Amino acid sequence: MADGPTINTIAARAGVSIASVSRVLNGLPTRQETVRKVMAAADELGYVRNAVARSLKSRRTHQVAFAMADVGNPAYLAMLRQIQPVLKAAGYRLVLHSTDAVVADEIDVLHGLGERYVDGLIMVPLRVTESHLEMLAAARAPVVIIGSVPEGTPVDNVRADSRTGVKLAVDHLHSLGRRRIGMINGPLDTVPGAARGAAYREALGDLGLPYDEDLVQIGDFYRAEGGRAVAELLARRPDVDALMCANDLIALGALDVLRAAGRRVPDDVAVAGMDDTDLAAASWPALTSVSLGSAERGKVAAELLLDRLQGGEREPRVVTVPPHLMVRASTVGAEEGGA
Amino acid sequence: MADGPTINTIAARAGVSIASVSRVLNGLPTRQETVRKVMAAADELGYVRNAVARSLKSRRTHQVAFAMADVGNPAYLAMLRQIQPVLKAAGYRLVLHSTDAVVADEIDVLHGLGERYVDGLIMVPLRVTESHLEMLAAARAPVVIIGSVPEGTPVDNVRADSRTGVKLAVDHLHSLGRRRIGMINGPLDTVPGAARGAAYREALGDLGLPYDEDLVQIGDFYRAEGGRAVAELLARRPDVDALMCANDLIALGALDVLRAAGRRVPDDVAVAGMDDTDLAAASWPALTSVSLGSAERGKVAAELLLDRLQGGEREPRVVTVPPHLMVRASTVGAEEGGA
DNA sequence: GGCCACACCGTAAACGTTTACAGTGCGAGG
DNA sequence: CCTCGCACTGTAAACGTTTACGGTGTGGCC
Repeated sequence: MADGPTINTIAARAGVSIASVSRVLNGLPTRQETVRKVMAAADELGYVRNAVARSLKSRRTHQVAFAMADVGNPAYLAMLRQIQPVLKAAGYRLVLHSTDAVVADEIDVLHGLGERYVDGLIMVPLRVTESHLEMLAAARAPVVIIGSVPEGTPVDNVRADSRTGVKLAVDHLHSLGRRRIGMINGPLDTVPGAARGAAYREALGDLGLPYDEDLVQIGDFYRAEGGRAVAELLARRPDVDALMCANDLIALGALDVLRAAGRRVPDDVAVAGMDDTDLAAASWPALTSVSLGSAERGKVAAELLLDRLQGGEREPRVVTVPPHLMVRASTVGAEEGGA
Repeated sequence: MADGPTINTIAARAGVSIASVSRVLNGLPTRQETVRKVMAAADELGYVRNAVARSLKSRRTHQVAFAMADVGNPAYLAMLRQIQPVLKAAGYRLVLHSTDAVVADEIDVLHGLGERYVDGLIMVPLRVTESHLEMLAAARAPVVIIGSVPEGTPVDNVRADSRTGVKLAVDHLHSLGRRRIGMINGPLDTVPGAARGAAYREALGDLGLPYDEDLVQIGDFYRAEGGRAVAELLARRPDVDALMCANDLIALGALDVLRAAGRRVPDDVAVAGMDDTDLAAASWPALTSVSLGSAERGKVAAELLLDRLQGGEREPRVVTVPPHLMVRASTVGAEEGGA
């Protein structure tokens, strides 16, 4: 692992100046003979351009960061899978930040933009605090936020419409004749938790159903915790006939607990999840789930960022990706829901 | 987004030299008064160290790359989830490369090491070609390969023991009384495909069962393709009573097709997968699966790389992570296999 | 009072590029 | 034969740091 060749090494071997070497390597007009000598020297030495020095001079790293709470979460994974190829095609590398849902870590990432190790950032914040907004206003590189950010924040913004999404699912459950529709939500001080909780209440209102606090249980966005929340709700309201779960993991937890409690799904209790992850199709019964277009949002975010990186200044944009409902067996049963 | 402050800006404002600024920022011994002035200036200006310039001088980027075929694959995802926190704790950023199982892309990544944009690389190659070995021998940064690499290749190597893994599963199926154990494999020119195919044959031999080509079907490592392969095998050998699938996705495809064909799992056909991904626990019936310790391998790989980054030269190491069998309903039924 | 040691600081070089600018040599045109 | 323009090339500065080295001022000691 001896020190690799630099343009100096090449210049010496080819008997030309480093400027000429650089010109050849960058395809600038040069005499044929010189091109030949430089190329030969570079080949023999196995030269590779030093990306760091390049970045220092050009002020471009050709790297983009993607920050979210947890790569393990299928919704984020779906975004990542779309972001990656878009960036790659444009010649950008992807730096991954898992913040473990720690707000301080998210702030760190924003602060880190000042270090200029990336040209831009795509972030999915779990909560948007004052600190976030301050850092965003002062950000030293283009940022795209997936999630909602107040009007006037100087960043591109890709939103899901979870309000409509929840409504789609609740309407669906209602149309199946369910009237005691419970909700299992994540923490209310998270962006999705708050939005989905409010949307549930609103959807009930639109249908003329009463909002009953006993039918709502807060847990966390994970399977085991979701299951626990369902168990509590079942104990309190054994007559519940449908469950609107704030994400698929919670819904899987619900299926676990309902099965253990001997309740049939969907006959006794219909279950709907959100995010339409791979798990929804893999579970049994397959899970009816609201797709909030995670993949689509990732793609749009990457494109917005690239546009800004390549195009320069422009007004911040807000794009809202519409939700749609994937109906499967957990609400309509095996025949109609398919395998 | 005006040009941010540099140590020059700070030096000017604090009335000291850039050397002093640098010393203060790096905590080198300095007079209290100077420290105060520099800190004050840095704070007022909102200074953040430029990582690129730093890297150029220090020849350290504090970045590590992780390259695999597809982030969407749960086995790679499991590795990623372990690698990420280990690197983060050590102050390294993670650069993600999805090679889409294209060999040329893998070579590109290895070649890219010469650009020195990362301090090291963890790679999961799908195939190990001559080109791979050449590039590995010439690699300009430490590399850890997850998968098997020939003796003498100058890189750390973390292996799964799929031979023992397949044997665990086949023995399990045999112990349940199954005797016509089919295998659904991925392409034989991939490392896992070849290893798992050979292990299957060997495991049968150990049990005194004949190797029957009709019971083997090659497809690809994905759900739909796996399903198609199972359909073909079923058509040829309707009497098959167990399926050893080369990964969980194939096994899910098998469950789809068996259900559609009206075969009960595990009563008529027992199904075992490999990799023990999240999907295995989510499916119905829950999938018996061989864990090859993906998470563990990721963790070990990250630790080996860090050790080399921090410790310097040493002999290449080979670590083999033992497999274990997760028994679930797809082989033993709901009662014993649990939910 | 002179000298030395020491603590602190500033100057400048270096990391590996890109690029503005100036220099060279050549052929063509007067 | 001189001059000019042109094509090409080389010198050097710059990107923002870190750090070796030498310089300065202070205090202590003889």
